[in-house]
Amino acid sequence: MAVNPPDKYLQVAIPVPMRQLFTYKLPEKLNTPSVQLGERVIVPFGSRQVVAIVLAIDEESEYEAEKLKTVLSRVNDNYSFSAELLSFLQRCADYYHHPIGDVFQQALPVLLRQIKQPDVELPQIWLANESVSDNDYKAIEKRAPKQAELLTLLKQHQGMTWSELLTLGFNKAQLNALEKKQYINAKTRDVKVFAWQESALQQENRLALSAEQAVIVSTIKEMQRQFSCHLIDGITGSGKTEVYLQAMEQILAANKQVLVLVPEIGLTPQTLSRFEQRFNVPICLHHSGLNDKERLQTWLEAQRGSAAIVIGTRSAIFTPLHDLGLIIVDEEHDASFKQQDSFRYHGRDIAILRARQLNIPIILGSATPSFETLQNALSGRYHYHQLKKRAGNASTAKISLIDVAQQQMEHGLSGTLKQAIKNTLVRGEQALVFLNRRGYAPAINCQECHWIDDCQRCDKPYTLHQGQRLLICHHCGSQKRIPPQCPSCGSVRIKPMGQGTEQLEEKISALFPEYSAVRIDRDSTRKKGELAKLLQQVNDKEHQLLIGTQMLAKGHHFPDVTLVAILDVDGALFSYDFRAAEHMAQLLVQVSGRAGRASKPGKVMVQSNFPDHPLLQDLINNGYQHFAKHALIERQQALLPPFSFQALFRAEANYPSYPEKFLRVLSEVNYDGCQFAGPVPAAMEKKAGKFRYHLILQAKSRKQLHQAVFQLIHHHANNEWQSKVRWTVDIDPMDLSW
DNA sequence: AGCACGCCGACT
DNA sequence: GTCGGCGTGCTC
Repeated sequence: MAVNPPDKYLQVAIPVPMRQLFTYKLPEKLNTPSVQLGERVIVPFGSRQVVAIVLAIDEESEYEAEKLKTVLSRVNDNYSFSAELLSFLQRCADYYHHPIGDVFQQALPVLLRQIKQPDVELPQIWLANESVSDNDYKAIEKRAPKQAELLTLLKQHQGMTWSELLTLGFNKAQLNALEKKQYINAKTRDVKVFAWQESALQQENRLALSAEQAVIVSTIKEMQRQFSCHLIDGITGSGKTEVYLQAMEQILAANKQVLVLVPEIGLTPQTLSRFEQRFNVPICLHHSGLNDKERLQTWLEAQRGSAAIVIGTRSAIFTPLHDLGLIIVDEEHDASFKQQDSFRYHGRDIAILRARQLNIPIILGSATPSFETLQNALSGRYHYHQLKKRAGNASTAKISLIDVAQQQMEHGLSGTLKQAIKNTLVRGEQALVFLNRRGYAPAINCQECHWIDDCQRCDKPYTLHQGQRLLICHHCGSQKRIPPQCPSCGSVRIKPMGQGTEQLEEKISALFPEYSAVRIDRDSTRKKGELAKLLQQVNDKEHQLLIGTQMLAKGHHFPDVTLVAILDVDGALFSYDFRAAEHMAQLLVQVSGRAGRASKPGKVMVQSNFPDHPLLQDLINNGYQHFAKHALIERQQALLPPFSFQALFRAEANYPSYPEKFLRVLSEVNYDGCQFAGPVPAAMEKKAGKFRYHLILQAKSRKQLHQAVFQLIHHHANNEWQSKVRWTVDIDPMDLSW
């Protein structure tokens, strides 16, 4: 009689915020073919069923066998995590001390997290018909230029998906029209590993490299089969993208894939467009503008190896590329690479981790490198490449300061600035005005008793949104109507206080009635495609005045904008956030790169009450590099990052005393080489009805920080207050204000 | 994070 | 008399 082989035991990661694995019995009949690490299984968990990821397969378990539940089923698709991705995600979880199940959950496309498995179809691509002639083309060129453009694009490529075409600004109508005329047709993309061909490079669009650029490309080429981290520090227009493209060319020609991370969805169209012009290879996108199906498609094409290039935002770092040969992180200084909730990873930092693990090169590019990256480059940990020349003799916009203390102000604009805007408009050029405060006014108050309408959940003033006739709390999102009279004294004289972009737009329109103004901020671009539409209108010169928040500083170039005004920069000079000045400098420099062109150089004017402030003076007179090096010396003297490393413990509860007491217990233990700061009330002590405290742990070495955090989580967080608070750890915190 | 269990206030 | 508010505790 045959003896049944014993059951196996699986240790799995489950999507709950718990720092542990769970063990399940695997019945023998489920083990053919044998279960592999990285596979997904469905298990009972509490009263529900969840998708879990197999991280260990054991012959026996420490846990009592009777108490263990049994695996219900296996997910029989081919989309398990590879060994490479498993160890990468494990290292991410370790580095951030974040619950492993949640890390895996975030790395998995939504559709693969569900118990019900999706129907997967092969991606559909559009191709130009072989038979399309020049005459056909001429027939539509005049009457339908956009269709002609689309046709040209498709003729140059071996098939493009609808989401690519949409990202490049085409619409369904244009596609349908071409299909109807039988100029193009759709087919499914083959499931085959991408292979380089001569025709994949569009040689005619390739630019000659400057000496500076050529050195970088060849250095990366020499190191293409080993880990190396390259910072390309180059001003706008200095040709970073061309360096990326030529470095990519070498990797693609070796039949390896390239992963490109961009800070936000808004930058994908221009990146995609540059890449499409150069390479006739399958390119897949991964960002929040895509639906779940499209994102799964990118994931699968990357895994199969049919995608040659993946372009995406932060979370694209988790795509399971089949044979990744190079990672590029564009605008590496951008704050949006750091996830600001639950799993607080930094896309750039873990990209470096992944490159190191795969033994491949990684390129970080920026005109204004983050201090962390710059320090690593200066100290020789990274290869430091500078691009100092701007292509085509273009000059950078000049920054000047306006001392507002000396001037009569009107709606936040000084006389000097008003005159400058007027001169710009009269010349037929465009002006851009930055104000980093959306809404109509940041508060409303009673003219008689000075009562201010505060959000009860956050103890902060409501922002007035005049267009919607609403008060909105920018911290918790709560909304309410504008009160007709003061609840404190009964007066009806309730007025807006201060100015936001909505009001600025109104006032500027009134000041320059003969010109058209447009506002670009989160409120005016909420609708899908609205941002692209407004940007197009600006480039078509339908508007002469642009008003907006930081959103405008990212990526988009405005060749006819020759004046950029920054209304209020002073907040950054006296902030308790030690990174405020760094971010202000990055904003100023990025903005100055947005404006003008070779023939019409731009000008940047900054209003300040403290024009003599050494930080401003240094930045304006000596440039970002000089400013950054000096600021780094100050950071070193104060022992702040990047010369020390931080972990931020956050705790919140419905009662004010609990978070403080919980963190107090944590702070009462000594760790080698570590210091605590706090617990202190968070900059916003009360938010959405919860009371919040912070505790910062700082160490000179990463190792010591890591060990202390581990001890704290596993031994001290387990104190009497734990169940009364919600707490989280943030490694390398970027925003200390929440 | 879910989800169940459990103990007190305003309603069919 | 119940529905449901969210505090507390548990999940292999």
